[in-house]
Amino acid sequence: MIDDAAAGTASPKPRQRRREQRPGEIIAAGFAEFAANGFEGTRLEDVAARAGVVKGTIYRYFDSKEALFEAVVRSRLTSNLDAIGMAISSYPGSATALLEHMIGQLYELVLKSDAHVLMRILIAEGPRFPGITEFYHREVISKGTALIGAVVRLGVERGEFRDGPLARLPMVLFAPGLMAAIWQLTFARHQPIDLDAFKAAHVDLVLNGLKLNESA
Amino acid sequence: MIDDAAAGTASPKPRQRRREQRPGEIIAAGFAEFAANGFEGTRLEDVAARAGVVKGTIYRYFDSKEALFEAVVRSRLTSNLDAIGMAISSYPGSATALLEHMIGQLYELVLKSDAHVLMRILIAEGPRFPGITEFYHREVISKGTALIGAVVRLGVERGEFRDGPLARLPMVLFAPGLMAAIWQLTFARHQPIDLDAFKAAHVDLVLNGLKLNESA
DNA sequence: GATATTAATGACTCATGGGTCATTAAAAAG
DNA sequence: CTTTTTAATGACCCATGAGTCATTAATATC
Repeated sequence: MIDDAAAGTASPKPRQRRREQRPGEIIAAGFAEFAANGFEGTRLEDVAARAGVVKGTIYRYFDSKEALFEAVVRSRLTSNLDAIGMAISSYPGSATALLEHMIGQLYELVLKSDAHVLMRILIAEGPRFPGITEFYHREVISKGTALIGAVVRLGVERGEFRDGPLARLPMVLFAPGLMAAIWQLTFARHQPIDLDAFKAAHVDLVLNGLKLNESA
Repeated sequence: MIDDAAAGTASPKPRQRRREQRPGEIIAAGFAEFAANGFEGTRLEDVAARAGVVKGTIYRYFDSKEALFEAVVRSRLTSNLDAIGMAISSYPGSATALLEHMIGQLYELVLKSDAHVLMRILIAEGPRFPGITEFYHREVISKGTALIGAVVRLGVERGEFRDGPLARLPMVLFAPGLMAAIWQLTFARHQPIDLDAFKAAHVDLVLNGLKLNESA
């Protein structure tokens, strides 16, 4: 009793540790299965097997297949765009360099992490789970679009970028990144892409497409 | 009996007409259901109801759910890219005008027709039906990429376009079109896009991104 | 008009997989 | 060491939906 608190924090008992880790393990297993087979195509028994437990155990932590699925998706939707927005406002370099940096970040997030697998879930299960699409749009898409839009406006003000239709639809500037993600999900097996070369072409297109022609 | 042939061609008997039309009706119903619910999420009974028949009837024309699914996808994969390739080789205008025309065509195919719905099927069911992905890549993607690549090279030769990484990865030039398709499948409910404005931004980006700077 | 053919039906089987629950065993409390 | 608690199990239930088939009725044939 004397060292209750110390024991609780310093070295959690195996039972407690299990209790805390299980949900995460099940969610990780669910992510893999749902991403590969879709919601309907995924058997809870496979999720359990992958997590090293038995089907019934899942129901100690999640009410239903739907609840698990939503937990899986939410676990990956933690948006860190607000923090990025802060970093941008204090960026020292040119708008051109900033935009290139943002595109680089996009490829880091597409390359590493299985974030692009989430795209498949979003596209495939959107009709059945409209709430997920709405959440992703609100937290990631609209914030991301606003961010790029701000950078483009900055570049226009500084005389680096042309004004034009792209300033109104700045998400178009990230389209090649989306294409790379979709490609990885579909045709990579038949025709692998070099992500660095793809990024280079992306940057080349966007920076030259926005660049203000000095001759004008 | 005398006008057997005439009756056969001019006005087919209701029974024959049914026999000929049923598969198409079932495929159309299947396309709608599969596109909305995915392969696993689709109930054959719903497909039958939509087609105005009963589940058992489907099995007169298709061996299994898989067979119906593949028939559905194949029916939309009729590639007409070879014909387009022919038309391009005799195009009279500039490479710039040709590329703009091709992008316009892309939006016509994305806008009208439910071709973009096929994208959802392809992305969602690709892992379960790798043959479909492979077929689509071979018949549409690689031919389409070759086509754009040819136009870009033409533009470079004529001094209209810059040479650069985009000449090696010409599919990047169609990325905004892909984004428009995905957007329609996901976020259009929450934030509809004006496809004409989107196309304008697309053309603006691509033509300026490729344009050779006269000052150089 | 009688007979043969076959498209279509709908009631059926059966495997699958989501969800439940009494039981077990391992840890915590005393 | 004994008792209580609870994470985990696995056998079970049951709704669902793919696939079957004997029967029906509309058409074609004679």
